[in-house]
Amino acid sequence: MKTTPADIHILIVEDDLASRSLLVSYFENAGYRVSETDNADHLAERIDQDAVDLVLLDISLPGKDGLTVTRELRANSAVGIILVTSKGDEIDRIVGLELGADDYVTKPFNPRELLVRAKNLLWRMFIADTAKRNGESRSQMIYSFEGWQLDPYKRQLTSPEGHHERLPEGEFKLLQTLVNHPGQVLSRDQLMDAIHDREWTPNDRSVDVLIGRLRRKLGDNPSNPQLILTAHGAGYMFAGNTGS
Amino acid sequence: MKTTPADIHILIVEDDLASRSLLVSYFENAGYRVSETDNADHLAERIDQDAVDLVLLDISLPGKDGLTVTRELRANSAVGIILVTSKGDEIDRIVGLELGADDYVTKPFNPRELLVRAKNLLWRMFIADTAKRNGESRSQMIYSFEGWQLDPYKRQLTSPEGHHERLPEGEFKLLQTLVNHPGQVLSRDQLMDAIHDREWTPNDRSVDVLIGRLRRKLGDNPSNPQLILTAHGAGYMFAGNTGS
DNA sequence: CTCAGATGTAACAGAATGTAAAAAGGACTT
DNA sequence: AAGTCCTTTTTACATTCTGTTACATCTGAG
Repeated sequence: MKTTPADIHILIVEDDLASRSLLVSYFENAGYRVSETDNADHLAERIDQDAVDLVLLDISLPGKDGLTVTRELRANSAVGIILVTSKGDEIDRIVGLELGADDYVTKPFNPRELLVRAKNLLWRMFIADTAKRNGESRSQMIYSFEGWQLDPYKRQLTSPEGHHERLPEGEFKLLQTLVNHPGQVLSRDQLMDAIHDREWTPNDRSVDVLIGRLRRKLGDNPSNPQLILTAHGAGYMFAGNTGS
Repeated sequence: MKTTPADIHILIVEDDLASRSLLVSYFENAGYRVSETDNADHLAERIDQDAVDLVLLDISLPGKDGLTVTRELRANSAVGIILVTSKGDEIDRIVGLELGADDYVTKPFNPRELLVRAKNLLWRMFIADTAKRNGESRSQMIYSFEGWQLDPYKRQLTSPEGHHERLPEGEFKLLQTLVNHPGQVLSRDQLMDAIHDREWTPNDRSVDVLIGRLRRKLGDNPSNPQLILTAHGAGYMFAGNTGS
């Protein structure tokens, strides 16, 4: 399993040209390697051959039943499957999930939302993969730095003294993103992207506020921060020693 | 076991002509080979002779008790059985499943839903068949997490201390959906889909109320939940360790 | 050193969530 | 029918979270 977008191969199965092009360009802009097709013939083989990591599957393809396709894929492969369904297909959606799809979006969908779901799924696949590799259960996949521990599964922060605290959604995602890129300056743009499905405008201070809240919870003195450093004019950087 | 619709033989046992015709045409349109009957006489023999793969059985046939029929069928055959029950027969429904039926639908049902359930069951049968039927299928369908157990047939929740409790339909489906997707944030939209066919409007709090009831029954402190986490602005997520 | 722009943060307002309790269904019973 | 029991949905209000604003402080180019 890969972690950088360029290494991740996404296959878009959609018969409508307009929708397909939209999706392709959207995911290409996000940096992924994208393939496309307008039919589900020999899908399993193609996925296997081309080392596809994630499939976006329009469930109402002409000729073939999307649910059957889902089954066939899941039966032989651990590929990520996101179904694209129409407004009225509640049952298909539910059964689709039961049959092994990982997620779905409903047409008409917001491309941003789809991208977020795709990222989330890829992340879950990555976690599951590494956990499996190490023979661990999911909950043991824990970030640790400077005596602190961050449990991404329960979204809980544990201090060196052993005090547990549940982090709010935004703070958790921000800290997770920082910890995932130690020693790397992340722009507010990037951080905003990781936290939310939202644009960043030059006067937006919400990232700064979240950073402040995190620093306080981490006991990090802002005038001499040890964990979350400020890169003036650029963004923020996590400087803790991971794995300690 | 076959995989293409034309090879699959479905028998519809239903005394009401209108319902029966509807079902027959619906499944024929889906490409299956369909037979029909208005009584359950010599059902086992007929199924055996005609190589029936799946039976849709109206539980309230005149003369014969659908439950008895179910037991007889299951005793001698691995045929797929989907019960068609009336609205009020909750007890019959559960007993039917315990006697060996594979699934049920409630009248008045959506033909589409029945078709999807039938496909789903045929697929499960195919899987079970190829997997050589090792281990009983029933116990594998029990969800377990953190000492809790959830029995989908009885809709029963068992605490780590062994205390049983029947869950209402909505709470059960919600919990089942969450448990089926551990670590994944599910939007209220998705959860609403899973509970029943209904749109979610921004001011709809019914999902939240159900979540609250589940948390109380699971002993999950909402201000520091361990099992059902809140993803502010996004939805809810199950964070228990499944399979333990 | 100065100063414009960038960052830190308290405080507030608006939005989202938790939840008790009332209202509204639904199905069975009398 | 009316009543009862169970479940679901709505309502209302308390609580929590998030983003904005305002102002204090800091940084670094010049």
